[in-house]
Amino acid sequence: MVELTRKQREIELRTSEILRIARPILISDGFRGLSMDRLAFQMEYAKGTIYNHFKNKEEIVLALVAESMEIRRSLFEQSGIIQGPARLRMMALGVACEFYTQHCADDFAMEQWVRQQGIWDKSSEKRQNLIRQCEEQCMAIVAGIVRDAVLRQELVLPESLGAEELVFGFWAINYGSQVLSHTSPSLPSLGISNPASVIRIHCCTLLNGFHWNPVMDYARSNQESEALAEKLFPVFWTIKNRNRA
Amino acid sequence: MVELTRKQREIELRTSEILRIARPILISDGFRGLSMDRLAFQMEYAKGTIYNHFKNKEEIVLALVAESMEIRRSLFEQSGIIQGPARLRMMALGVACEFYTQHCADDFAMEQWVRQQGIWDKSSEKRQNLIRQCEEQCMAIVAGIVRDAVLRQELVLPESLGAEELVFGFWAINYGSQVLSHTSPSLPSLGISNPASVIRIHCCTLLNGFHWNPVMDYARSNQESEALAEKLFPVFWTIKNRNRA
DNA sequence: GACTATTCTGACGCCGCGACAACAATTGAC
DNA sequence: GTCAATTGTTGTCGCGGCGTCAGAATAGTC
Repeated sequence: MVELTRKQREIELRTSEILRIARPILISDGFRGLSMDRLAFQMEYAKGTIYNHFKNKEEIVLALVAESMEIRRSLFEQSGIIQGPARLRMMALGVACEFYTQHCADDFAMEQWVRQQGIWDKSSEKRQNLIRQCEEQCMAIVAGIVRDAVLRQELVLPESLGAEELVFGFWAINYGSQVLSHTSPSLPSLGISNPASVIRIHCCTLLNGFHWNPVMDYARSNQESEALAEKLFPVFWTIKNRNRA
Repeated sequence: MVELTRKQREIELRTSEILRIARPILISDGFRGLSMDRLAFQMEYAKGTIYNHFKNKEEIVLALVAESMEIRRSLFEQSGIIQGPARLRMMALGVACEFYTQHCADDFAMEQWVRQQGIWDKSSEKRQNLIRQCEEQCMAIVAGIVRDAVLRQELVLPESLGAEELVFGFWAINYGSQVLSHTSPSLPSLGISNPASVIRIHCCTLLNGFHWNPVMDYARSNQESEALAEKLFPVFWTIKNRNRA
């Protein structure tokens, strides 16, 4: 079963070809804009063939989301292994999030689809698990950093707050701000010019609030983030390009 | 034009009747589950009549969202006028958010619809503005508290962080955590048992991180939140029931 | 080259949105 | 009270999209 026939390889290739065609449609025209007829037409295959690869439209979306989350996971992984205090690694994750939302904006948009009622539910358990797993792995990377910080005695977790629960806060603030800045009708008119830098400040404040050493002022924090960005971005680009041939 | 004919009143009444019927369908079966035929059937009116009230399905959703956001706005308003230090008022808003997500869970779910691509865009500018306005009013209430804290010298804003930008952080963490805890596949399995209390801790940490006086430890913060809840919940229930006859 | 298994095809059934022409009710003028 | 004119209501129709399936085509096997 290791050896695949030419035909089987062809089919496997086509699966990713479908996704390659579907992604930009979904990004620009939304779920309703992605019609199976249109997709089949652009693929120059019959609709039935598409249905041999994905049992419905929702499955295609979930497959695309899985691809995007895979990129995020890689970015996180790379951020998690840099040298230095745990707090710096935590900030590196922040930089990774910034990179992801800015330079993989489409992927970030894709990730949102999965939270839509009626897309998740109509997909197969197999694909759901793939995504759940990826999310858990991301979580594990961040929680690992927190636990390491505790071990290194750079951080004391408050009574009644597990490592994962601390992560949850960061996840929430990053996720929340990114969704809001992408979908809120009128952020600029509210006086928020540059959401990314605002979030940097909030994350720094939160870390300071937990007395996570080394405690930093905003100038220092920003400086370190810039240094991390310079160091990590080349790696990030490689990852991004690896996943987008 | 102030005086409405009986017929006109009847029609106006029917508009809210449509929304009353549509909400539970949308909540339980999603946007795709809400069909105009079904809605018309349950209303015991012809489909065309529904279209006299709303020019398309998306408009119905936006109208429902506006209703829900109105409740949120009222809750915020009530939280913003309590006596005491600004920080307490800020915490009262947190309590309001908790109440909203817990006891107006459907409304919270409704609010998410508006961020969906293809729903916002297909609605009339008039309804869009209604929602934008409500969002801005909520924002204004919170920003007002921040500004008051600065005036009272209970808080010093960091260089390069406007009041609205501080608000944005809180908005993000609250919004983010609530969305995540409602839609993330497997939060409990990740070790987050009670998202609400976790968020209380993070908000408290954030406020402490900004040195917003009176600085509080988690025990005190929790105690104050409980006291606020006890004080505000009766008012909140009134608001909720007022909007749901 | 014949025969089987697998893959591909596109027409079809069904459903839902939104339009619209025909029809009913209400209003206002006299 | 009668009769337009206006306003409101109806439900059928066209269009387009999803997912299916019987049959055509192709690949694989001996």
